[in-house]
Amino acid sequence: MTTMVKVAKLAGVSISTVSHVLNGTRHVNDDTRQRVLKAIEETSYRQDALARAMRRSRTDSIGLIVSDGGEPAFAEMIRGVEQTAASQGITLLLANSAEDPQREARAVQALLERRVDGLILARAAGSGPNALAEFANQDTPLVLMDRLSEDPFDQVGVENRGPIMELVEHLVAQGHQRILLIAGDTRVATLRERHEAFQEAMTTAGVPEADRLTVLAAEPEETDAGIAAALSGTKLPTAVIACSTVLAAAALRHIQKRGLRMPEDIAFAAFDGFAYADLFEPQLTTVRQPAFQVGATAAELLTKRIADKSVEPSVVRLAPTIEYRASTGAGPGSGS
Amino acid sequence: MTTMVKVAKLAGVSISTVSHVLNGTRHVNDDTRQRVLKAIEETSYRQDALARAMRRSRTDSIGLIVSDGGEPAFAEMIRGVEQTAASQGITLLLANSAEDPQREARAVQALLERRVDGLILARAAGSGPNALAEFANQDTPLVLMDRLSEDPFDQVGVENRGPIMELVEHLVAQGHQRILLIAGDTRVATLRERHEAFQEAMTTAGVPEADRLTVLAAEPEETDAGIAAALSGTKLPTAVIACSTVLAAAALRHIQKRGLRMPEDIAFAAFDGFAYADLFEPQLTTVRQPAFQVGATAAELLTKRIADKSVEPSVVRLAPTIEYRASTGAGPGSGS
DNA sequence: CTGAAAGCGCTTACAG
DNA sequence: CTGAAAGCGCTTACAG
Repeated sequence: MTTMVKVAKLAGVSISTVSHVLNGTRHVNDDTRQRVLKAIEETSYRQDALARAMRRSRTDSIGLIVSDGGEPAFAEMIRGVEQTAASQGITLLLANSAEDPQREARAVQALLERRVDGLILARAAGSGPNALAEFANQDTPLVLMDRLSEDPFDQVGVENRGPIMELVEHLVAQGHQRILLIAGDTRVATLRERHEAFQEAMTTAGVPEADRLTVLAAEPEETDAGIAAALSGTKLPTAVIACSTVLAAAALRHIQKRGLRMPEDIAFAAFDGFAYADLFEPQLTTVRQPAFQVGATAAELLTKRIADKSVEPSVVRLAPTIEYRASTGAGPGSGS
Repeated sequence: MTTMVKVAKLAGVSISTVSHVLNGTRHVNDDTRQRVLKAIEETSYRQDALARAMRRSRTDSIGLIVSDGGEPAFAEMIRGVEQTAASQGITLLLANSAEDPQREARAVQALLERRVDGLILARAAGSGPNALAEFANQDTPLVLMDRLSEDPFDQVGVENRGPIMELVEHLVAQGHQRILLIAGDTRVATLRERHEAFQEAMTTAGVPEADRLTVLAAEPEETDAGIAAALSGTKLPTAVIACSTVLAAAALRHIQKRGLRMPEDIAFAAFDGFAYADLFEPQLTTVRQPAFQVGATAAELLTKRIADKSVEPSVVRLAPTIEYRASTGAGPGSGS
């Protein structure tokens, strides 16, 4: 590999000058600069980011740990982070915890060893508070993404309560009382918030406790069994709200299996639905998250904090939009 | 930050010994080792991967550049690469070219500057051969993913010809002659291969030229217009094959808009369909790619080559599976 | 069994 | 306007 020494020799200057030409950090005579540039060209020299990072103690890279890279919403967030980072000359190191706190912890270590300038974390479902404790006593900035907490870090996610409340009102206004909320693993902050909002909204709407149906379970199998049970009794719910794409898919499979028609037999809405939700028959009412924007904002918060560690942490909640469609009785195309 | 010097002082040994304890690179007396371990614990020392990488000239990191992180298939490939890399203690640097050759070129440079041990590349649509020329004269290994070429590199993708031919035979056997292939941008190797296979299969099946309909176009808008035109004439195709998720979505929208029923009015099949294709009504015949496996294999080929650069490049084609469903007349659940 | 020292490829005061 | 030299935090022959 070509190093600065070779370039410097060829150009007849010191490596200091090469470095300064490269980084524009001090004035260099025009003819000297030309010689250096020519030497760089001829040797096809490429700067060594490692050595540079070590000297500057700054890597111009950030780490991102997602809990499930397979979910479309996370895939979009990853894109948002990557694009924003790339536009600032920052490289992205990506890790996937697959909802496993141990893998999450290992990923955090690996990224810190790599001296990322900062870290964006969408926490795994079972990740305890100690995972974050590490960052309190340390100067690598941390931004929490999607799954927020009470801890004093920069955070960005979506508004979960509002859309659920609006959805419940919408359903109740149409005469629904017996509504099933599928929330799955409420250790996940987003799902917990959606569940809480559901209970509150149902109370506000005056729906009796007995009609507030929920499926809460940490394991996918349990959740699936819960949905099956909820959809097979004699007193079926008249409406279903699924709190994530995976949960919506599970619910729809059971609805299909039981031969229930939407919305005639059962109304259906999902938080963060499907990539091409408009192609479903009937079209599904969906709470659409600005996932790309969540990722982009996370990257922005992080680079801001890297630039200035003294500012107060800020918590950003982006607003999803509800797209009302036929599955809850609204005609297709009557979106909010 | 704690460095080895601090640990060595506290343990009363040299930094050599600390290094050897950390890496297990030579025997260290048990009590000495204990002292070192204790000092590491007390100082909460963390190895600096940068300094280590610089000394060893090996970063234990690989780069991945995808052409469209938003497509579900790529999201899966990313997961496959990440998981395989992580299991070997290798960190993933991710970049997204967004089908832009310039961004791709910048990403390649950024990753090489970071001295990744190797690179996995799913090329952007318009990426010329010069993008690869760089790697021929250089010792950073390159693996081509998904979008393959004739160049002498390790490559992994899926078998594109077989499934398309099978699909055409299937349709022709059902009496279809006038079949529309939506292939979009055939600068993309996968789409080009699918288009070629279509033409061949139609020839083999004895379908007259006039009934072989295609939509080929570099720009999404053109493609969309092409689909609209193909579906609005007086002589409509009786079957449609879409060559990617995005193209399938565009086609389905036009089919819906025209009020065509599947499969009665028009049969429909897609290469690499939708995440939850089983939830569509009617259920869609889909060529399902082993995308995660493609990513995992790419990472494996790369680490093998990093370990031994002398072996001959290998080209791996993984086999997709065709899931026949109602949209081509097969009853749901009668998958291949 | 362990230590002293060179060196990976840069940046950046310091000096002229 | 430019150069000589220290040092970022490690690994690894070399020596004992």
